[in-house]
Amino acid sequence: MHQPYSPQTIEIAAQLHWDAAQTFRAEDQSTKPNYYCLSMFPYPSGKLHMGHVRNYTIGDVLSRYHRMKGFNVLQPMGWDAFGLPAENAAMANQVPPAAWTYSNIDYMKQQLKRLGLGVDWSREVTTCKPDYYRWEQWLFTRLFAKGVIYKKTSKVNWDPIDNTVLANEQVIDGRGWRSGALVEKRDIPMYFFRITHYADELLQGLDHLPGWPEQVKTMQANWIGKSEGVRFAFEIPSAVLASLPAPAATNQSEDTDPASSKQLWVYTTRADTIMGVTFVAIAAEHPLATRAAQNSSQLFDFIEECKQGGVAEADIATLEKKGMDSGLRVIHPLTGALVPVWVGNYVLMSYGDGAVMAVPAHDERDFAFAQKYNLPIQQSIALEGHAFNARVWQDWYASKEGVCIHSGKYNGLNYVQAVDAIAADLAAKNLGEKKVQFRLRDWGISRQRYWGCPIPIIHCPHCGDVPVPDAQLPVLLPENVVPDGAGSPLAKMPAFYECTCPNCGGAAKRETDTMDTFVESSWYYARYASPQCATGMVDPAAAHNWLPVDQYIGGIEHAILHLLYARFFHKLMRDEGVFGERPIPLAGATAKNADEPFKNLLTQGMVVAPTFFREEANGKKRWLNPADVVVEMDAKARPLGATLKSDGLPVTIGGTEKMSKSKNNGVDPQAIIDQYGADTARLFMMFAAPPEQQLEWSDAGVEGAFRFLRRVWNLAAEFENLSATSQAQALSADEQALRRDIHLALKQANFDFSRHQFNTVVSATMKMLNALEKAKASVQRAVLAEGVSILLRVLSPITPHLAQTLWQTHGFGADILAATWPEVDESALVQDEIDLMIQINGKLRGSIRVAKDADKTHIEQRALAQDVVQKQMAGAPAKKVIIVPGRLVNIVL
RNA sequence: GCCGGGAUGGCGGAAUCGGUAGACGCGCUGGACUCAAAAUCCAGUGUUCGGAAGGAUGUGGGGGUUCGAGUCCCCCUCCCGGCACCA
Repeated sequence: MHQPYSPQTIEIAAQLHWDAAQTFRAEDQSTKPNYYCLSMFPYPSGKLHMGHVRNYTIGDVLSRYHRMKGFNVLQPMGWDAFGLPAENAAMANQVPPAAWTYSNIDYMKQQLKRLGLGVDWSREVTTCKPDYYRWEQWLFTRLFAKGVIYKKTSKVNWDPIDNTVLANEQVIDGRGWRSGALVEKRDIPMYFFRITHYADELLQGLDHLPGWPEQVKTMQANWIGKSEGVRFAFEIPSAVLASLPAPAATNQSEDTDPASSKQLWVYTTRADTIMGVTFVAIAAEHPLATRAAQNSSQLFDFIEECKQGGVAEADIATLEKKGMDSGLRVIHPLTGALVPVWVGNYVLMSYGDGAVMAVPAHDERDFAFAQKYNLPIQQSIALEGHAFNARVWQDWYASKEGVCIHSGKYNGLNYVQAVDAIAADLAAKNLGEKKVQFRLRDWGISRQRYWGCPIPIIHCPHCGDVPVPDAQLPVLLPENVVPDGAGSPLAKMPAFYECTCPNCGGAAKRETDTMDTFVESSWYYARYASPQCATGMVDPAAAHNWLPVDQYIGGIEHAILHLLYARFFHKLMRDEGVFGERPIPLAGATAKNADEPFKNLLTQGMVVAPTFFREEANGKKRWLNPADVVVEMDAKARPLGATLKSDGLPVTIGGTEKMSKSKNNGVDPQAIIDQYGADTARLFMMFAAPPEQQLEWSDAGVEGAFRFLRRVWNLAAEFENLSATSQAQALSADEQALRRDIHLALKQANFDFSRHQFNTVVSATMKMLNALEKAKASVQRAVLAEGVSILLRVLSPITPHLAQTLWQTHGFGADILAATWPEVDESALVQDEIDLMIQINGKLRGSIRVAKDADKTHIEQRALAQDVVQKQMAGAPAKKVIIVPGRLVNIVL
């Protein structure tokens, strides 16, 4: 009588075994090649969610697979521990964010361990601890000294009731989430990373990342948004200037201050359409708009209206396009005509000069705007075979294929010629030049929040902004604070902000803003190389040992921001000498791009689940958890309806959406582990969908995964000590067939591991089990033992506990992680005869069995002789016969 | 609005280079075992016409290229991710 499959028992035992042997400790010195496998670290929100389980299972599968392939694997784990949710929880429960965060970390760490992750916990990193963030502050002071960090004003969401800055997430339908107040835009001073200075390198570096998904590289390239165009000026007539009030002083430190200018600068990628300009549109925050508004209460009101609402670009871009004539007129640089200046709510101050030339005839947005406000539409590009109609927009209007028309001396020039000629003429007048422009903006990192890394700056009335000297680092964040939702607590704590100037020794005030939490997550991958390093962000030798990360795994939602910031930080650290003198080579890339943190990237899809709800009396939806609902099916398993378990009454079936608190469709991974064990949870995650696709939760699928593991267990339990079987004797046909099935499935599994398509790896192991079960009664033990040992090894990265236990009990070895990865025996795959499909005009009509090396003449004869073929041909000869070796014969009639 | 991605049976998904569509699993149907149920095992299962043999049809929709299209090209619809202060 054998033991039944009991995941809780064997999983705990296997975990204790690996713990005791310190199996997952990564060696800094090793004769094996290194493999650094990194999953995006979690925010300690309270407990693991399915997205974590999926992410970390993928990482663990890759780690264990590489370990068995002979690599010295580093798989670390840590905590992205600063952030907004801790402050919200603090306010709700009156617990300091630090205490809440640390207790969450304790709990989630236990959960991660219970999943059986092969993590080197000796390298755990927690970003809210001073030994981590002190190095972030250290880098800040260096970058500040170099001018890579600078200060300027920037727009934020302002809640006028709570008197506080809101995150975009906290603005709901234009209102503050707690106060319900209409949100406004407000300018506040902030520190910025000059990421735009690295724009070109960040763009070009993408070409040296063959291990990144194309879609991520495309998104980053578009985000950086390099464009080649012309920046030029409309002069403001002196009479107009004289009518305006003097420009207000600003503290803009970037570029030339447009306010002081007598010119209105714009940027365009379509200089060839310059003769079609019928107005200029400027942002509501443009200094010229501000000045004009002082003469016009109407304009003032319009600008005030534009200040309403938040700063999120998605909201601004979907607003109804509105504008107002500023009354100002500027001079067209080439025609000398007076052009009206409009203020438009769709013009972004943060891009280019905050002003655009408007060519309604050749820009769709300008066209709509011109129609709405009855502004002239002047064609300046013609495309052969197309007629222009100023009433209806057509896509060709924006084409670059045409030539200039109604454009004076530029008539007949194509796009390139016209841009060149126009840029030259503007340059000759000193009113413009060709310019490369980026969409990317500098990264503002100041946050008016408590639970973040303090910005290491001291404000001295005499010396200005002084970086905190090394000896005074870290600037410690006090941990026993409960925020109240109205501004930053640090700004109300004299004990924190009162200080002396490191320069002159006079009384000074410490900066009370903290850093964007993206800053911590931009360099943690490097810290894992030497997590306790007390002399810098990372020990240069450790950095060279482990960096770049061989495989990075995380959600697709991080495709742009986090991944771009981390790439940027890698270059900042390099330029600061953090990695030492030598560059870190990125294997397979050119020397120039020895500068990327992540060699390979896998972006995992989301975990989604069905939603259920009931409409309440007040019209609101009450979302019900899938675990509390039963879905009824008809005989063909089509859903008929759903009822709530507790009362048996019907509920409405909603869509399938990302697991979230708001839709109450989250499934707690802990419940799955408790009921079925970690192996089942891991197996289901890997089997239900390929890693990059969305994964749909299914209780029945989990059940199926468990059943499969129990079948593996039961099969193995029918035999004892399979490893002790003697050499195989001459093989029967059944045994050859079994070996072929096993090695065919192994070949598929090996290929699918290499391309990270784990769902079909699982499918291959299922085929192995099916083949073994079918053959077990009729084959020699040696052949069976070979099959079982292959099955266990292929399964072991995915369901490590089960594989380890059976590996041990059958005497294959003490630890399956030390086993060699199985190799395909090509000789087992060979077949003497193959089936060829017969097609007529591309339609399947039958098949023939031929020798594997049959020649084409023979195959053609055999195919044409088939009854089906003869019937279809009806005596007429075939027009053509196409033979695809090993696959099919297509007869064209 | 802009950028990126996706759509294949009742469901999750497979099809590696343009060459047998639906592997593998779930569900469902029938059977075996059982006093019965659960569990397990066996068989079947895209749709449709047909007693069967066999035929037609079928990868979101419309067009195209090709001997041959889930796969390539053009147009469209719907769904999802991101949009700089959620992480």
